[in-house]
Amino acid sequence: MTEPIRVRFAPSPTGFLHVGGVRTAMFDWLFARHNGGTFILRIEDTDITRKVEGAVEYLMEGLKWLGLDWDEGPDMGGDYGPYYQSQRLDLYKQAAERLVEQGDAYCCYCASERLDAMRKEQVARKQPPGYDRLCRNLSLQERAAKEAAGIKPVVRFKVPTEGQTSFHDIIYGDVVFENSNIDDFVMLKSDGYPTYHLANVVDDHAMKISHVIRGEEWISSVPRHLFIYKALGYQPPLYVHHPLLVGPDRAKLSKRHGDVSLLEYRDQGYLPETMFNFIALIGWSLDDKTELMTRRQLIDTFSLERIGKTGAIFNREKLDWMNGVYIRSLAIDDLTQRALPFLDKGLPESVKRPLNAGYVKQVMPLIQERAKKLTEIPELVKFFFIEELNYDPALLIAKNMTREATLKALEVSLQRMKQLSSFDEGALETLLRPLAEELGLKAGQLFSVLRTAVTGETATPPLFQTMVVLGKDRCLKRIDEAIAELKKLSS
RNA sequence: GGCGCAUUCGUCUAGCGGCCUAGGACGCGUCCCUCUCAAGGACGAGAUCACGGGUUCGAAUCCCGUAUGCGCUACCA
Repeated sequence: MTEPIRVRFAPSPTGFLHVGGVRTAMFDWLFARHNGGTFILRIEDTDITRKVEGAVEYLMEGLKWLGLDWDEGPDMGGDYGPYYQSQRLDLYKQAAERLVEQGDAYCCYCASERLDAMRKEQVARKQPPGYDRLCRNLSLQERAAKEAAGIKPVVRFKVPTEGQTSFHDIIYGDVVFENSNIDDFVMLKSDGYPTYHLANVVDDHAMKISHVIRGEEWISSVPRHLFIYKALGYQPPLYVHHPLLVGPDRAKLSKRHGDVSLLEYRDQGYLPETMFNFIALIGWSLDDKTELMTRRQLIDTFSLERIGKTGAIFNREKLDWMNGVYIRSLAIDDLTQRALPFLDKGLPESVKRPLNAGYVKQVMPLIQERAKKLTEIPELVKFFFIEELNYDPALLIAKNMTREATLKALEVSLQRMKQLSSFDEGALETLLRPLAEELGLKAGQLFSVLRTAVTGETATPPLFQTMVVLGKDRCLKRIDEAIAELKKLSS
């Protein structure tokens, strides 16, 4: 390998970073990092009608969240800048002019209304739609007349009408196209902005991009790019097209499928480690069984050749499982820090802020293996924080128990627990287990009654651990309240 | 319509001519553990490898055709 490896992620700033784009960026990044190459961020803002304010910042925020750092880009510069295409207009203009002078391109004055009508007719006649090359051989006089009329032209490439164009794709292999199926495409728009075809060729060459990694949707455009490379006398890069991420209907993933924005996943409580691992594994695999991989392992083992060829559906259930795995692997301090913002947002307003991080840290071990997403944590730990429990007292009565038996269980438990000198797990266990027997109950029945009394929930972390974190006073108070509520309940 | 690409359990995938009566994971079911919920463990159901022809002693793996799906077919990327 003589040429240094340089790859680029080139999104257009149209609003948000979706997981499909992220996957492309990850393949770029992993490939660059694996080979000690350079990862470049380039903003393809050549469509002024689709530009969205703040989109670039949003994009960068998403990449940073995943840990995809770039070596050259709009915010940090580099030797091949600027990295906004809108700031490179002269380059495209010069290239277009040169191609026109060479006779490889020409100005086209056709009105878009005419082109639309033409296409409609072609489709109606079941002809392949494409530009009819009306302006390809305009005489000097005709051109002058159009210019005089003030028509702003576009520049079209003069595509050869016969022959074939082929290229080798690292993932898809050899692909061949008939030139006769390709029309004279627009390179430079009438507003002076380039189309993707021109801009990507000019920039990839100027930025010395070695491998173009992008979605399969671009395969059909490669011949156009090759024509430009050839006409300009440039060496084309290596092509790596990867299959698309698709929705449940198997169509290319897009906004209408919902839940496609990377940062939404962050807000829904997924960890960046999860997203990184999971997205890398859609369409790429190391072998027949490795699934859980750290960023380091991914970098070390990544190769373009192991990217598959078929579009993949984003499997939410598996994502949830994987996120659970990562949550469980977190150190308690780490989990605490990550959970805090979600608790702040998700706990009832009645809970005093700021939250006590020390206390949060005490409850985290109890729910760590029960949360699949950070957003689920507030609901899981709510009873540790609120003052007034609010539940249906009928829930206190455990399976195969009467109201009276429940009442008695609560009252006796309260008395005995009051006498406990040390309120720890062991003490509770040695008190409560024999007590169940004494009351003629199964341990599960007693625990179930107490669980509801103390938490207001029927599914919680282990009872004794929960009680310890809650503290003796609060437990006794809640049992007392439960007794009162149960008494009010008519049997 | 034209051109291009793809096609292995519901989903993500392994497989690059014999190791495949097709392996793993998620999800699902049963059981174990167990104070509930999880987590964990065990077991199981689930794919005639889209279909039809070849090639070969032998094909999920190679070739051809068909079907289906997706992509492109803009002065969008």
